[in-house]
Amino acid sequence: MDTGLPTTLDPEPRQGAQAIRRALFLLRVLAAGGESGLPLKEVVQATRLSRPTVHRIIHVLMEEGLVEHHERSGRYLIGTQVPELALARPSRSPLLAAADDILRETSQRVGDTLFLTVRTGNDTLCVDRRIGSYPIQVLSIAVGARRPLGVSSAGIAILAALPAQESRRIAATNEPRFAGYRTNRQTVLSEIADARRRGYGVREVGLVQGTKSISTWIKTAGGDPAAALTVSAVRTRLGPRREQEVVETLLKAAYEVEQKIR
Amino acid sequence: MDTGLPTTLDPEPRQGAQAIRRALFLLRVLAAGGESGLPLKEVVQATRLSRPTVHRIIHVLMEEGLVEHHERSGRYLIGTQVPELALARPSRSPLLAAADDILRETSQRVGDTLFLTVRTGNDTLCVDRRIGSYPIQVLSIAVGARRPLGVSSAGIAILAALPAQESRRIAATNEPRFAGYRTNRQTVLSEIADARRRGYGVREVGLVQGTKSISTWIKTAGGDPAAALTVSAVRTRLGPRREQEVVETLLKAAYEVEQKIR
DNA sequence: ATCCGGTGTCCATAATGTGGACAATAACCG
DNA sequence: CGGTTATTGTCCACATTATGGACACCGGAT
Repeated sequence: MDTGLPTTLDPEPRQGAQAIRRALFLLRVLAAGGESGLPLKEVVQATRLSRPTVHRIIHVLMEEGLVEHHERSGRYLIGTQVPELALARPSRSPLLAAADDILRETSQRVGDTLFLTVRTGNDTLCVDRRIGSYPIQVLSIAVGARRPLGVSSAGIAILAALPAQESRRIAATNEPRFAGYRTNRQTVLSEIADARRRGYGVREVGLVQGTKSISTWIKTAGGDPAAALTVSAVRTRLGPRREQEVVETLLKAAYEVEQKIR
Repeated sequence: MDTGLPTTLDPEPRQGAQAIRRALFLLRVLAAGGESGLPLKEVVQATRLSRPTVHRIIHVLMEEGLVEHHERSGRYLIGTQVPELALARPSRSPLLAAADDILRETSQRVGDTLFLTVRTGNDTLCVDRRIGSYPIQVLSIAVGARRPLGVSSAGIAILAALPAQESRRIAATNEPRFAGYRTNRQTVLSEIADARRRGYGVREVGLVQGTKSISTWIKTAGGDPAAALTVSAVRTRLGPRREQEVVETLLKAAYEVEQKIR
């Protein structure tokens, strides 16, 4: 049992900015709300901050234009300032560039929808999507979709590729947000363990009813997970037999991307 | 004399978030640094905060991934998290959509480079650019370019379209940043006055040597300036005679955009 | 060796941000 | 309708947090 002391390298200290960190965390939670946003209550829950604090911070962010308040629904959402700030970084990420061709090929070969998902803080973020040729496609997850690490197969894959200690930490941090996705810390941890054993992540019961997803991870030269590559399809299309085929294709594609980004 | 009570509508107070506001201001200053970023020193100057404060905030923003530190140059710049947050707002702004066709037509008619610039906080932000047919084009200003309101003709136009009180306030706020653009508050104020009289903004000595710019403003239904429409060209191409022609075209285009966004 | 401009760090102190408690508002219902 | 509940908004005494003056470091110029 340790007493809560300096762990390894850079245990991310640097204090004197509680408020700023909270505000940014709030922004990320709101980002998860996407275009439709979230009611205050949900932000409070996901955040574990007191309601007055959340309220105050959100309103400051509103005055600053980073958050907007939808009158009719009373929901809060990411404001226009954010994309404006983003214009300062016009260049495309190396990952997206590297993955472009490979995604195209792989999606053709597989026939089902392919997703490229990165980790951002304690969330997963879908950054690219390719639609396959098969007539039934899982389209419910859009580019920009963001969810807590652990609730999607991509999240499981990324957590599995992280050091055990960190994945546990993240699972604990995200715990309050799991409820909204009908899962919990126990399940997540065992899914991660399964994924480590198998070499890829699976979610039999996808976020969308009747779908199934398979994810492999892509690591950087340094060994950190850079992204996950996911195939989603209606469950019946991913029986044990085809699961093996798809996994092989995914692993190969992931490997190719890894080579390209080094 | 009142005792400090509800004034009019929203006098924008809401306190209890100094640190957050400072952090956001910092982000905007960094955004102005674009892809190459800024050294700490310049951020401190533009910001008028103490160096330790800037340092601390920037480093927290780094830990949070909103800011990056370029090793070689030591400069700080907007990090990858920002575009990631922006994905939560995939929809294109109504302004951009409305202006699209009009920009295309106008740019063909005029032949010189056309810019669409919005106000964001105390800055101008170039959100669209169309290159004309004339062989010499002013291309130095890219989409995403951001500068303090007041240093470009677009900024002058937008300030001219604001209530006098607010434009004065902004000119005062931005004063510390003017030095870097070889202008000052006096000049800016008189340029605004000229623009109000004439009905459009001009900068004889553009940010780029030997260029000249003319800007008209676009107002929302509420009367607030929504954007500026700018033509930039080598100075010799915008003599008094042609200035009149271009202004007429711009005013017409601005009017059409105004109609579309209501 | 010394200076110098810039960057990074420390810590006593005051001002800032916090959250419990209360108020307003809206929606639902017997 | 008055009553009940669920959610959002506001207030303010207080302690925690963020502040900035002072000091340390680092690399390059002289």
